[in-house]
Amino acid sequence: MSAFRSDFLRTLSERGFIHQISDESGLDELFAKETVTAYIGFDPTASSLHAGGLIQIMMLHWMQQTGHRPVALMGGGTGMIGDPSFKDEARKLMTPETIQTNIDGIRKVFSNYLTFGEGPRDALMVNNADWLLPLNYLEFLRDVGRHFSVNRMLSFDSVKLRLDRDQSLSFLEFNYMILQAYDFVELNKRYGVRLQMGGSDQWGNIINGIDLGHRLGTPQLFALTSPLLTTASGAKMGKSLNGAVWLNPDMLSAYDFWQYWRNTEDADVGRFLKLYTTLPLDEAARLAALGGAEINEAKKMLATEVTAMLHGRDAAEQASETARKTFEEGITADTLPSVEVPRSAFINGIGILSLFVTSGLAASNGEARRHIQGGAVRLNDEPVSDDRRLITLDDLDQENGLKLSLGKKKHILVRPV
RNA sequence: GGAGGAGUGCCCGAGUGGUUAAAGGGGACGGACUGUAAAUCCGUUGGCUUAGCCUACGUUGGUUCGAAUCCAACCUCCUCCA
Repeated sequence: MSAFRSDFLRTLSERGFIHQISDESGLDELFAKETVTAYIGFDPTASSLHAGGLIQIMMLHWMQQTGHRPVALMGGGTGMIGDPSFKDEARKLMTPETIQTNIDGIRKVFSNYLTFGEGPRDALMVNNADWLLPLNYLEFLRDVGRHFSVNRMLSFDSVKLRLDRDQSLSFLEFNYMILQAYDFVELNKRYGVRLQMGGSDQWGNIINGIDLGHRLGTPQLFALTSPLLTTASGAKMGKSLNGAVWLNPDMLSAYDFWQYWRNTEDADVGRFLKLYTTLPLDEAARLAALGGAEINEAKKMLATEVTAMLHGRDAAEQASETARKTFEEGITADTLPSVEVPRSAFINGIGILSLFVTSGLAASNGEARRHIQGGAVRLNDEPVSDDRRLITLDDLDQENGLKLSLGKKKHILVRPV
């Protein structure tokens, strides 16, 4: 790995963000010499980003920290198509309404990582629907489409999977890379963007943008991709105990988010500290070097730091404290995630199965029953073996309500209201 | 437009008339062991008012005592030809 002169690339490199760069020395020189504007695109495929997208956001964050101007691009236009890169089959088309809803959901998170505004180094958020939607088909084909070789596009790894699996790649999807390339050029014209960053799966798309720039006479554009992150044991990032690790607080609580990072595999701690927190490198290295059970301290630090950036320091500390009470002291913290159940339901008694379903710990009565049969269920820390168990007012603790547990890690408070 | 092939549970994939809620693998979840880790081992993996009932093998009909399995039409995809 070469030594970078610019703060930005050096930081990214030291912290493990860099997978490929189109022209290392050229880009380094640019960053060393002037304030650079770079962008990353975010597809509105869900109403929240998840942990997998954090690495991109962190790259934008470091850009701003080292004195440059990040642009977060919402794919309101490209979302009308859906990126086929490395997908083994076509995605369902999203309606314009869904896309808009998703963009509204996604955009909120960025202000925790970036400072937006009008200044030369303030971050920008733009939506490619602004220029993609009004395009005139024939004009676009003549101005932009003629620069693309279908022969070449077919040779990209990103579509290979689809072709190899004998799955259809529709013409609609085939256009995605053209539009993304056009975005790059358009962003250069509008905001002087010189660099596009993204996950390593975006390399082909970004390179297309650079090529298009050449042909349309933009200044030299650059590509920088981050590694596709998996855990040390090979799983994709972003799955938690309760599903996806969403960034939006209404989709995943700060506590559950904290728990996700707390359960990081040993072998990932060092890497994640560098990627997902802003802790100094020597501190990250020290924490990662802790051996045996000691490394749990590093995991807590990781969890608290990552959570603090997203949900705020207070929420992170509280999540940490809730976890400490729950796992280390074995007492019921009243800050555990909770569900409210009408007090009246307990008068005649509510079945343990349906309580499990309402609390979200099980998807169906059958699943709850299987968990009970498997010995995974506890009520106020008492094992439950009877799936017909009725929960009545007598089971309620006056302070906390009722603690329902599934396995060793999932706990939820049931509050009578 | 013509000829041939395919569509199975979260995913991959077996299954060509009955004992099939459907082999096997993966993933996921739970248990044991640990350190709220990994690896390993064990178990579970359609719903319900659970000795029973309901829904399910692209869709809709049909044949049959009985269909994921046979027939017809339709939809989608693949391959070759035009």
